[in-house]
Order: sequence, then structure tokens, then C-alpha cells
Amino acid sequence: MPELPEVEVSKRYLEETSLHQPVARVHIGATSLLDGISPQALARRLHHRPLERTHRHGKYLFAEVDHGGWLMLHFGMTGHLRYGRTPDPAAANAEAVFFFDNGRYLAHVDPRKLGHIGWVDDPRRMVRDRALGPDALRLDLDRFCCLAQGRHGQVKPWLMNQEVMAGIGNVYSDEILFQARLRPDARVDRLSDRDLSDLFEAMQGVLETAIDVEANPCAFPGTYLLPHRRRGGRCPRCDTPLQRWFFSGRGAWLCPRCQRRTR
DNA sequence: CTCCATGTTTAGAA
DNA sequence: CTTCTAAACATGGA
Repeated sequence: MPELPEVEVSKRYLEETSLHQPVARVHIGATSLLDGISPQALARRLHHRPLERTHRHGKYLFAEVDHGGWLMLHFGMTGHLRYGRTPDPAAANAEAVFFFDNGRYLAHVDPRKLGHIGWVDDPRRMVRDRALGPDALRLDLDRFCCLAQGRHGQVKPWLMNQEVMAGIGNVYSDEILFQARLRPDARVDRLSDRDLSDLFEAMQGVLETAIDVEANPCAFPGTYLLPHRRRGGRCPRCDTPLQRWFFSGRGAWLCPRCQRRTR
């Protein structure tokens, strides 16, 4: 479940399980995940080296390897990490597995194979090369408002645009707009200072809350839209049936009664 | 069988 | 140039 909160949870999981253990072997079950590096070259980079620290920018997770270089992980739509102990048949079926020399492994499991694994010398340079905006959790209100300057589109695609800010996807943009009570098609250039402030507060609150509950859908506060965004779902505030609108072919869930600002 | 899915990239239309 | 759409990628669950 890979938007910013899920990636942050994965980052902490990797830190708690997989640091400081030399890599004994690398198994790539789906080479299509590799981004600009061969399985052999990746194995050579990691062999005998432990992961020493992590970094996250938006939906990208990085792990620095002892003696330099960073493993880059992106989880696409269905990717997640799994730490386990060999022998384990689950490891053999994973899209990528890093076996440590203590009999443990860290697997990147991604049934849909839309994720990516790469190697970068410097995460900051990769962020620049890909023109990613600032991480959504490292913004203050002033910078957030600056990102809105000169923008004319709809607020939902704006929140999801990784070149504006990095980390927000389809599910959390719905939640943020619900908490801010803004319509997803509100025009960014028509948002008042108050709207922008509410949107910023909602963004911070939603992302931090999601990380606190480890992005577990069952554990979100009862006031959250997220567990209700499905067919037949009703607004947790006013019980109105939720609507699904489409933006570029992607479903956006909203409460037509609560989300009337702005337009 | 059909519909739908948390992401990114690309091509093309306004 | 910006904004927006649709398709493609590959697979599984309801």
C-alpha cells in the first residue's frame, strides 16, 4: 500500500529488521523491476555489505550501503517489504530478495510488478533528476502556499502531482480533501488563504495519523473516509452515500454534502 | 466472465 | 507552457 505513509512504515520496518547485516546473496525473481541495473551488478554492489541507514522522499525509499551507494526502492501499487528467516518458500516467490549471512532475508514482494529497484549514488540528485517536488511531510504552510502559486488546475491532481510535492497518491488525496471539506475539483487558484491553511493542516494530520496507525485501514479514526471508500460506502460524518468521480480514469471518493468548498 | 485497484510514463488533445 | 485524458505496464481480488 504505497503512498507516503506506507513507505514511511516500510522505512521503519527496514530499519528495525535489516540494518547492519552483511548481504550474502541477492535473488531477483522479476528482472522487470530493476531500473537501470542488471541483477549481477546489483548483487556485486551489495555483496558482503550491510545496509546502514535509510532515507525516504515521497514514495521512494533508499537504503545506504556500507562503503557508499544507495539501494532505491519504489513499491508501485502492490509492493511491500517482508523480513523473514530462511528456508522459506515465500522468499523464493518474491520479486526481489536480499539474503543476509545470518539466515534472514528482506524481500520486496510485488505481485503486480509495477515497482522499481535501482541504485543511486545520491538520493538528492535522483530527486532532482526526476524533478520531484519537496516531500509532503517536510513542508510548512508558507512553502505549501508557494507551491500553489501560479497553478490553475484542480486541487486533487495538484496534490497528487509528484513534481509539485512528493508522496500523496489517490487514496490519501481523497482523505485530505475530505478532512479539509474541499471538493476535489476546486481550482487551486481560487483557494482562499483559509482554504490553503485548512488543506495544509488536513494534509499534515492525515499523513501523520496514517503513519501512527501504520497505515492499517482498520485502525484509522472513525472520522476518516478511507475505510468507507468503496461501493455502498457512506460518509462517516453525515451518512450521505459517498460518490465516486473520475479524474483521468482514476476513482475519487467524496461526500457530496460535506465537501462543498470551493467553486 | 466483468470490473476495479494505493503508481508512473508516455503521447496527445485542449 | 500548463492542464488534463487515456492507455500501457502485469496481476489479483471481489
